[in-house]
Formats: sequence, C-alpha cells, structure tokens
Amino acid sequence: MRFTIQSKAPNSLARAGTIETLHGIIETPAFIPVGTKATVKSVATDVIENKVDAEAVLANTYHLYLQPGDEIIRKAGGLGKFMNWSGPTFTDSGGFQAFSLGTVKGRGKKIVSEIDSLAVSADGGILPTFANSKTKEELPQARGNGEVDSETMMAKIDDDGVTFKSIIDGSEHRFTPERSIQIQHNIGADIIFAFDECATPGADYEYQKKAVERTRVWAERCLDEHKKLGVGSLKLESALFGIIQGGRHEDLRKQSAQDIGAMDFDGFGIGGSFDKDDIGTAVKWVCEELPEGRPRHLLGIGEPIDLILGVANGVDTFDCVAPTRLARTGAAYIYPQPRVGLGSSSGKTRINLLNAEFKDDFDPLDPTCDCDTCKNYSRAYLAHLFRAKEMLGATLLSVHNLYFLVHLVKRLRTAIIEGKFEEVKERILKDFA
RNA sequence: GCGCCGGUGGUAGAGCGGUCAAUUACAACAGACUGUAAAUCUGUCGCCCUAUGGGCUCCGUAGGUUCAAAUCCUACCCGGCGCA
Repeated sequence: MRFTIQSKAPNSLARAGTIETLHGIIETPAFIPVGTKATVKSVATDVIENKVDAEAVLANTYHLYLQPGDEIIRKAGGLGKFMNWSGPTFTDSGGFQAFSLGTVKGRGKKIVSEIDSLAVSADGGILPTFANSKTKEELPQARGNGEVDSETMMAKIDDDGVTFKSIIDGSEHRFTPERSIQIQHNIGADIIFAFDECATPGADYEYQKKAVERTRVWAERCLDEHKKLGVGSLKLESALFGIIQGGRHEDLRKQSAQDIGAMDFDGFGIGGSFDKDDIGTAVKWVCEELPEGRPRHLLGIGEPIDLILGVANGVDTFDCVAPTRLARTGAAYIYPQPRVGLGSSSGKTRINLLNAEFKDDFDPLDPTCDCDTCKNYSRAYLAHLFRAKEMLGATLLSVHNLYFLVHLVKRLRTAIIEGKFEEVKERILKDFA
C-alpha cells in the first residue's frame, strides 16, 4: 500500500491524496460504504462501483468469522473475489463488536439491556430477549465501563482478549489480537485494522485510560502477528492500520495517538463512537499528533456534517452504516432547498419518505442530485415502495444515500485540489448547520 | 315464513355484568437510527380541556333489568346458514 498526499488545504488539516492498493487506487478523502457481511445491504457490487462510485468497501471480521467463516472466504480467494468486488477492501477488526455486544447500546428507549436468553425469532433467526431492560441511568457504572461480569452479557473483555457469544447461535468464541489478525489475513482485505478496545464514551476517565493502554498493548501484538504472517497463502498484501482511542479526553487522545503513531502501522483508525461535537475536538487532537504521511480513517462516521468537519480536521477516509441503515427505514439525505408548497420538507437535510406529504410528490428525491434514483424515480414512487414494503425501495434509497455521501466527500476532495476548500466547506456547512 | 348464528373503534378480531375508551394484529400518523444483533426500534392512535389530571360520547337501533351493561332481557333493523 502506498499513500501519497497530492495537496493540502492552507490553514487547515485537510488534505487530498491517494491510497494505492493491490486492487486499485482510493482517491482521498473518501467515504467508504459498509458491507458488514460482505454485502452492502440491498445493493449489488456493480451498482456500488458504477452508480455509487465508491472507492472501496468495508466488511467486518466478527460477522464474517461467524458466517460463513474466514476459511470459506480464504478458499474463495479473498473478500473481493468472494463478493464480486474488484476494488479495494477494508475489514474492521471486530473490536467494536466486543464493545457493542458487551454493553448493548441503544435501541429506542431501552438504552442498555440485560440479555436474558437467546430465543428463536419468527424468521428462524436467533435473537436475544431483553427481560430486564434498563435505561442508561439505572445501570451500574461498572457496566458502562465494560466490566461485564454478568453471565448474560454477550461479550467479556479481559487483558488478553474478548470472549463473546455468537449472535447467530449463542455459541462461545474468543478473539485475541493475534486471532483477529489471523482471521483478517484469511479474509484478505487490502486494509485491515488492529484489534482495539472501544470503551463506551460514557465510561469514566480511569476506564478510558485503561482502554487506551490495552489498545496500545494489543496494537503491538497485532503488528507482531501481522509481520509473522507476511503475505500468507493468499499472497494478498494487507496494510495494517492501528487504532487510536481515548474517548473525549485530550491527554488520552494525544497519548494514544503518540503511542500508536510511533508504531510501524501503514495507517491509522480513529475509534471511539463519536457524536458531532467530537469531530472538532477529539479527532483534531488525534490528527495533529499523528504522523502526516500515513492515511487516517475515522471509524463509523458519519453524517454529512461529520464528514465535512472530519475532512477539515485531517481525516482521509470514513465508513458509516448510516446511509444504508437510514435508507432501509425510508430516510433520505437531501440538500436543503426551498420547496414551493411544501412547508415541512423545505430546508430539511433529511426527509422520511413514509411521511404523508410524499404520497403525491412527483418530484425527484433531491432535484440537485445526479444519482440514478433521483434521475429516474419520484418521491411518490419511492414512498409507495416503502408503504408497500417492496424491497426495491431500500435498494433505490441506499443507492441515493451512498451516492450522496460519496459525492459530498468527492466534492471536498476536488475543492482541496483546486485550492477552494475553505470556501466550499463554508458553503456546504451553511446548508447543514 | 320458521329455525339457528352473528352485528365491537379505519380493517380483522378479542372481550360476554364492575378492574372497558375497550386485549391484540394490521393500517394510519409521527420520531429515532454514526467501525450494522437493524428490511429495525419507539411513541400516538374516540372527542374536548386550565391536561402524569378532568369532562363528554361510545360496542347495529330503541327500550328494559341492575347500584353498575359492549356484556343479561324484549322488540326492531341488517347479514350469513339451514328448513319450508
């Protein structure tokens, strides 16, 4: 893998560049669609390539390890071949799942729940049942700190790794930094991530500090294992990115960035489950500290405004489930625009197609958008698909939302190269403020 | 014409003397979603108000029994089935 910075925006951390991989070039900054289980949900790879214009896709180690199993993907010739994606690929390490399964965060008002048991759902899948749902406030601090001692939790973290229950069949499994790297080598993505501990943003300072230290130790172990494995049987040369943690604490973020930045990683991931306010603080602290010549990926972010702020603060690549998840429930990103006769959708940056006002709205989703969905289908038709529960709705909206974010970031890239980043940033920011 | 069964909120369909403005599902209306346990989850869903409380109307229609009726009785109207 080779990273080249083409141009930098003056008085800003923003930069435009290229990441060259075995499977093609990623022009940065770039928004990378998430394809957790080796599929960007509801969208075929040729559409991701030709209609969304994505630079790469990101899959997940945890999910692919459980199903279909990393051996199968290795036999298929690696992730890209398996899913018919010829471009660059990423895999996340599974560290985030250790966090999200360990603390079970927010579905609706049941912020955190104790999982009572696993039950078979109507469609034959296995679902946990939430017998003693509690709000965040009611939970003991220890649970928020990841000290998940309860037998009923889905994951337990210790200094050596994470033991977790399969979301598919409840069986017990264990990830260590070494194991995560081994699995990721079998999956064979171009860019893989170190196995980190992602503490909940609500955890206290002491716990965050511990997570930073654990992440540092695990990072070294990942690097060792990665070097030991070399190019492996697949002969796919993966680049390994180290992950920075530290929550919302400046000293911890800088410490983590120095720790990880000093190691022999090909690039970096910034983890930690952010909300909007953290981009200008935590992300900035980290990017100021990291060595300039290696790419930075902001894990799990974001919304349009997050992407703009992320680029401005030195991030090169992003991934986020929001565009596809929102699409599946009928929500679409749009550029705010005054719409005559449509008071409530006027000026919005996101609309819900299930709202009654779109039943007979025959305009495109976003008249300023050049995606296939906007060029060919009306809001009324999309609204109908969602009301009728036709799966094409999810596909068409996913294409739009992905296109929207991918091209938003492409616009920023062009602006950086043309020396107009501040101007373009301010203009778009004003739209989304 | 006789007999039996049935008529419940937008729909289906529970309830069959008080805990019923009425279970549940669907529909409808709104909200949430940031390294995907997510084609998911949450809320509202008779009307009105000085709204974690109060008032009014309500289970085909009209009467009646009862302290109390969607629930029991009578008549009528409507629907289904059976027999003439």
